[in-house]
Amino acid sequence: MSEKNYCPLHYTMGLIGTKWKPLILFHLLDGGLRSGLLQKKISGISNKMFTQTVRELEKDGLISRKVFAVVPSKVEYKLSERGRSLENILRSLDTWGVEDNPK
Amino acid sequence: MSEKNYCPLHYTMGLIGTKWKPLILFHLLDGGLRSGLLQKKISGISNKMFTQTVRELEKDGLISRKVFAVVPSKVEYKLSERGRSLENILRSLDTWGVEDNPK
DNA sequence: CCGTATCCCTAATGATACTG
DNA sequence: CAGTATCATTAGGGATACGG
Repeated sequence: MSEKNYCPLHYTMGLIGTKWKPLILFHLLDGGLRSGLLQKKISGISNKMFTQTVRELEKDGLISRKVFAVVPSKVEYKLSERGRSLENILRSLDTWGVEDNPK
Repeated sequence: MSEKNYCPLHYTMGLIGTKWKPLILFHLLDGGLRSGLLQKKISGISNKMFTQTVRELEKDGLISRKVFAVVPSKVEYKLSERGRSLENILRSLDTWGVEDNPK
């Protein structure tokens, strides 16, 4: 199982290289958001995928999850230190998408 | 079908946000490579996925494909201008993977 | 409000064999 | 050497309904 030519890029993509993860992280760059609001910002994501994705991000220590003991229930997500360290990359990816002009 | 809160990051990830694309692009940063050699550098990729992925990268104008009229056949892939413009991002992703220290 | 649990369907991927 | 074709398997993802 030893991966020849293993490269750190592969490791990074294993953490954030999915359809939804970068978007969620990106929308948290400007500060923490409660669950429902964050989900609404991620257009097109299903409830299932949203929950599943934030769980993985939390497990990998890229975001933190804070539960408030109130009714109705309230949950807030925000970037962890580790997640914050991706800020430059996330903004670069976004900027590239702005500047890129196909055709 | 109008995507609310569409963000350019989404567009970028649509181009390179897969398991193999960033790796292939990354291994072409130091210059063009012939098909077999490139594929060998991408550890774990199946023949099918390799061909499929380089086809998509070519279709999106991120790499170019040059066929040599020789026997045995020879094909070389290299980054296009557009692909080259991702260099900083690709290296950042790689560097992040090096510097990141989980736990 | 937030999240889980099912069911179900399609797309993605690997293995293998074959062609120019 | 480079690539295609086929088959079989799995993983991704949506819809819905339910529970704390």
